Amino acid sequence: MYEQLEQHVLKVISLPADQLNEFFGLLRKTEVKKKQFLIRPRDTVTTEYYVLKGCLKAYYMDETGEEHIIQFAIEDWWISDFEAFFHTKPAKLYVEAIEDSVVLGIDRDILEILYRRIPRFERFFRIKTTAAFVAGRERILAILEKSASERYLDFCATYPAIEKRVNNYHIANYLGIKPESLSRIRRQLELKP
Amino acid sequence: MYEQLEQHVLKVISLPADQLNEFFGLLRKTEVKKKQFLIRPRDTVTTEYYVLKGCLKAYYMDETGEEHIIQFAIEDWWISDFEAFFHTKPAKLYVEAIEDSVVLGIDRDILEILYRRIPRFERFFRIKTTAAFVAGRERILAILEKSASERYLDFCATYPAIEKRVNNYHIANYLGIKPESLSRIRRQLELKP
DNA sequence: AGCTTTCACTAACCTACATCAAGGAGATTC
DNA sequence: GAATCTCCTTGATGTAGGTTAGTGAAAGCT
Repeated sequence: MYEQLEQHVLKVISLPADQLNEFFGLLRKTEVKKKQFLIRPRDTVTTEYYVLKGCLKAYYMDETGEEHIIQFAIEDWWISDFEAFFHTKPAKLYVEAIEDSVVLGIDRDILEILYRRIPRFERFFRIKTTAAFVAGRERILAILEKSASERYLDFCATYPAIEKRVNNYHIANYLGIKPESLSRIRRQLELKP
Repeated sequence: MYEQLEQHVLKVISLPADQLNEFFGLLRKTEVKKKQFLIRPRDTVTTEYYVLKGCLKAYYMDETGEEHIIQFAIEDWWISDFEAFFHTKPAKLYVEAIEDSVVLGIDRDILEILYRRIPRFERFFRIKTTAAFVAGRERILAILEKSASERYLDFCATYPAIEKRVNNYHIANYLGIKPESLSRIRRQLELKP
């Protein structure tokens, strides 16, 4: 049914076809146009989303109106306000489409039932969450240790697919700097090598 | 056997006493004196550690010899080089005792076997990892959004037990600033309220 | 008790990045 | 095809926190 997602799951756990299909049956397909939202602050977040097609961002908007992007998601990534989703709190983040996108949503309650029926899926999400946790640590370390231009080069090396798709503003914001600074950094890097 | 750890587990999952004891049987108790290491860069990391008593830090040391603390752990916390542990890579971090400490170690391979026998434990660690993942996101957001003095106040509010136990150098380092700056920040905060 | 090491603090100067302001090249709209 | 946006770039100036350097108090060691 979803070739892409099937590969995504089978890369992590092995599973008979019927259990995979049971999982597919729990997903709801949603389309989001560019600049539309999947989640807004104060929303009740019961769903996490797998990206079939497109590009989205999860960000916090502070009191001064500044955005702070904590995550991008393109094909094959999961996105949500995970704090709200896991801890059953009102959303603090926006999840917004940067391009017209198609996502598959799965509900927390439905996921809980699935875990009881097929513990393998608990394993799948444990492993995915572990990888996300480790990636988060890497990002923290990068912010603590590296200069903006090193972080920019790392970003390009780690997420070339994202770097090509989103504009300077988004990359700068993710790196924790202003677009003007990113512009200057790019020029510096061009002059050197 | 380990009252403290028993509570720690039962807060997250329910479990019959015999399964809990099976888990306890898999743990190895280790003592580490202040300034001694549980993990060093290039080590093969097969173990994660639960802190029974004491205080430790996990940090990266860059080429210039600067430490960058990514985690503290006091009683009831887990610590390791999680990237190395989960992805079976050589360690990049030091895990070092800040105080004389006692930890319980559990091996990755043994944990895998436990997951197969008692899937409930896969659930336990999924939930713990999820919470750690969410906490990591919070920290990223804090670095992106807040000034050093706001982050300091947050740190004191979130981890009062740690703030009281470790010295200025450690707190500043965790916040991503220098001890001199923390000193200035503290003075500023005293003058204001 | 004396000596050394560690730690918190202060002050003067420095730097990476932010802020403010402006211009120009491509899209997009009417 | 002019008008409006959006996005990238550049320059001048500001600032939070870094760097360097020195002091004194407390803690550990012999």
